[in-house]
Amino acid sequence: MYRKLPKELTQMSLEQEILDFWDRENIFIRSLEINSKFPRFNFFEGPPTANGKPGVHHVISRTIKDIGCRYKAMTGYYVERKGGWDSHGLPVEISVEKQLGLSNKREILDYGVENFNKHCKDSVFTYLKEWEFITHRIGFWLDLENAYITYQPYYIQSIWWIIAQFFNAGLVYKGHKVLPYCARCGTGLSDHEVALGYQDTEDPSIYVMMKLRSPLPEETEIPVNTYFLVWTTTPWTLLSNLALAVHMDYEYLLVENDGRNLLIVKERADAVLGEGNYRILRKFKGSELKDLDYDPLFDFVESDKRSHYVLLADYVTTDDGTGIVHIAPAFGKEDYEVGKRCDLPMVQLVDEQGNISQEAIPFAGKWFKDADPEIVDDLKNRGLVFKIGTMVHSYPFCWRCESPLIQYARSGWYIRTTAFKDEMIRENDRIKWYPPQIGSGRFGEWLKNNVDWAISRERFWGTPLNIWICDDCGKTHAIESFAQLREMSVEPIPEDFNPHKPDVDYMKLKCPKCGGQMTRTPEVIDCWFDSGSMPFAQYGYPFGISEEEFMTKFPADFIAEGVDQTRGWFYTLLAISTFLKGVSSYKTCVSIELILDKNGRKMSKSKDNVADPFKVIERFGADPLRWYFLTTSQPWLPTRFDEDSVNETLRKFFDTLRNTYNFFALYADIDGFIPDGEVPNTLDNVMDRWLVSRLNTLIAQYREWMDDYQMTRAARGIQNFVIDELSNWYVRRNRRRYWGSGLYDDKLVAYKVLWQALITVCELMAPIAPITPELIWRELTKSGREKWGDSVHFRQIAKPNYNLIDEQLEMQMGYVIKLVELGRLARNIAKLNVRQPLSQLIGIVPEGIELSQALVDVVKEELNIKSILFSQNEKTIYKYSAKPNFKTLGKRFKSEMNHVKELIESLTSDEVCRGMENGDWSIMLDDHPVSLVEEDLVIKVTPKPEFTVTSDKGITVAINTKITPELRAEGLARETVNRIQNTRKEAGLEVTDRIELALVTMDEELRNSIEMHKKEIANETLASKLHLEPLENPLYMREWILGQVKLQIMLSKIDS
RNA sequence: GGCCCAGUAGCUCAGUUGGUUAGAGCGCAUGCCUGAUAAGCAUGAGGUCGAUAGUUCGAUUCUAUCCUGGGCCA
Repeated sequence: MYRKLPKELTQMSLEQEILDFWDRENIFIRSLEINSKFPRFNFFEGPPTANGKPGVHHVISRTIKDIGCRYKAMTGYYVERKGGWDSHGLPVEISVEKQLGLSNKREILDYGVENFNKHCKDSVFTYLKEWEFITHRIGFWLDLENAYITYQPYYIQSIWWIIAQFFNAGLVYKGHKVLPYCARCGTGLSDHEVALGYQDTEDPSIYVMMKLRSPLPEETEIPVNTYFLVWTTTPWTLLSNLALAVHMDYEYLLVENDGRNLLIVKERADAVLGEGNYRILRKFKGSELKDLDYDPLFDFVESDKRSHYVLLADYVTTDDGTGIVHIAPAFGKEDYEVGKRCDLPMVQLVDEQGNISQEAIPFAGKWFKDADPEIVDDLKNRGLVFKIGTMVHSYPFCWRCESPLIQYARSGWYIRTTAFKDEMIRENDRIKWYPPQIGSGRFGEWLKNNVDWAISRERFWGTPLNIWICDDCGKTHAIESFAQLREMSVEPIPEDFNPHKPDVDYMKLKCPKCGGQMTRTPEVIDCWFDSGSMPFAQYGYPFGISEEEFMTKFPADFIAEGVDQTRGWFYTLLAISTFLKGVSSYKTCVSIELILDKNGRKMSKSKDNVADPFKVIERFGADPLRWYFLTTSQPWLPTRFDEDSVNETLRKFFDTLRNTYNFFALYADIDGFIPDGEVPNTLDNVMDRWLVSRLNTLIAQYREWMDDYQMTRAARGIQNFVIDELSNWYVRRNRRRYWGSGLYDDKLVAYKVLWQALITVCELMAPIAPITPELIWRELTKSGREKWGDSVHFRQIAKPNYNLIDEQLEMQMGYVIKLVELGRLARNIAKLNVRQPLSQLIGIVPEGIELSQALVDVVKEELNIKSILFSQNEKTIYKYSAKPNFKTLGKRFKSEMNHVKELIESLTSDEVCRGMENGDWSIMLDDHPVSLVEEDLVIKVTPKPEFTVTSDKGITVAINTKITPELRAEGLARETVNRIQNTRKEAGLEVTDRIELALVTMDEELRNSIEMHKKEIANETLASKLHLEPLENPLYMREWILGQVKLQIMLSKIDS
């Protein structure tokens, strides 16, 4: 028995049943075993951190990953799918800080690093259950049991080895640089981390005046009341201002404005001062301003070195500001460079925690951002502020804690990635990117501007940076394995030591150079280095795996992650493997765009528009959600997420598929059809040939698309096939073939074809939405479990059989469908429903289109038409008549004109037509033949009265609307059948039940019609006995009105 | 400010190697069909294919500029 899948079986419970089955029968693991004989297809899982709840955007990326892997597994590859978890880094630390009520590094140190890290380790998997649940629930087959975790010792050892390779190649250095710094987290950030946190924000926009204290060029007096006009959006850096910079080539103006003299670049004068609000006193070239001194705004720090004077710098622009740039070497990359070049002193009046230093007395201890208004007020009180406003601009924030970043001079460790930048660019060109512009554009451009990777973080929970420094001679050494650590260690190291802070900090090494004691540098490694190392570290390379085995698992053939990983994981993967192996660690990369809410806005907690995947899945199921994501738009386009559309996917696609299966199951059960998987090579039925052809075309297209990661097209292809072609055309057209009793040949073939189509659809769907097709497939193959196997996921997806593709037929069927549509439209217009048979349809189709009798029969049946005539000749449906053109003929015939008119108007349609063919019409005027040409006549074309005509795209259909008494009788009989069937259903009968039937009416015409078609009616309705008199004790009775006429239907069930 | 993506029906999206009348689903209206039935089919209304200019016999499609939205970067 084929199980029916009724409405009561919700998508939710259907899916649960299969998920349980997979668990119970170990289907995933077994699928791996089955495929182990195939060549490998490598997939790398980009590790998520399980310390946040998975969102709907995680569902799409996990779906894409799953589809990529499943498709390859079903087309001849062994796809190992090792899961992984990211566990280190700031996100974890920050959530623990919150949890413990700590707010900065100092407090963490006071709390104790050991305890702090213990909490971090525990918190990593706060939402592990949710992650495992969603992974499992959406059917993402991922080996979570053997997942790598970046905090595991073997993983860390691998990272150490990698760092040591960089170190030994001379690519690791310690640098003192200005870098983006999060004062709250107390750590510098790498460029790709900074890139994650740009936000539009409102900052003060302040123009300050810095008073000149040396004479202007060619003058000797110090000018009175004269100021440099300087713009900044970071007032707190003014405390540490040490110089001003101008561009040597720009023209600067000394202007009088509101009683004081200001210096400003010419291009900005109108914008800043207001057009006409100033009077130009003098002009200078930037270079002339060099070395002019000015009064410091603040005098917190004394220095021997010269400061507070004008410098020249190329980076000064006239895009905004005043063309005079304030320089605080501690708080800007360029400022720092200039400061070094000009030997400015170092003044850094913000401490590592982001508070104003003690020296800056009135503001000391304030968070740098909070000091802004007070600094501005102070300057304002001293009359040094020209203008205050605010401006919205894009400013970097810490990607996890959301504090504003500052440029801050720090020391840190770097990897000289610029040394192999060209190799990375070359490797990037070899990666197949979806969409391509990510690779060539966003990522490619970024690689061209590659800067060295700042890999150290002054934090706690991370892979400790494995560099030890000799306390005596300063030698540095990068430990490359635990074995080497033990070897060089002063104290013995226990077997199960914890390679984290603070334990590792206590380990001292013996300096190989001077024999002194070496201490580890205190930093941890950027957690992006962890994830970027995963191709190696997930196997503990080079320790836990042989080179040979490793190279079979490297590089990845396919990865897929959110587009925000471009400068994150995509970069770190490329950088590390390009250095170690000279190649990219991935060949194909699908980048997945944002999921927006239904209004096109980014989902965010603050807007309360974040879709909860658990709820969506509970309502509509995981397969519909997956299918929706795939079909709604390409994964690399931003997708608007709309729950209603998921529901629509469920109803339109999944329910249609189930209905189609249910239809098959219903009849296949009755007839006891057992599939053998064979479809005859020659099919008599044109619908069968067509469906098989379409099916093979679909397989061919599907494979082509999926091979090219055009998953959206593939899914849409399946969907259109199932809904339009399989369900609404093939099954609907063929229903009758399944109705008769007995398993005769034609019916057997019909079952085979439908079975094959359903099986194939399940196989094609399986990678995309794996659960539902598993259930249907298993039902379809139930009778041959041994032969077919336990799961659709053990199957290899069919290859197209090109011999079965008949493009001619597919095209012709296109015409059939079009003819049917036009026929229905014509019936609509003529207000003739389909149950009323009609005598004739005339179709006018383009030349060269020939339809076989079988296809013509399809049109006939579908439209309930007795005969169809094809014609290139419009004469058959149109009537032509002619009228005289008085303009030309009037002059010619003068008084005879009236007679001529009569003659012309009396021309038959055929005569007019003949004239149209040879361009000559002749009439007999009083025995004289008179010849007329085209311009003498006005020809009118009208459909013949018995036709209703419709046309579209070069096809014209005319139906003959004349209804003869015979046709009418037949129509009435069909109406009667329809009412009987409805009655049967109301009475709750099975479609196979036989009945005794009585049809009672007072209307003579209806009664005669029934009498005339008694046999057909009885046949159609499985009536063993048909009476025209009332039954004694009917099981069910119902009165219907046909048009104006009453019909009483009574029926009883007959036990067979 | 630079780069990338998108802009097609009320909404979500197809499509166009440049070619007669630009499509689907949803929603709305009307009709039909129903032995798959909480489905299905057809029809209708609804489009300056973001704007302008250019190339061309012909542009929604190619080119340029601009506008709007999104992303990335400065």
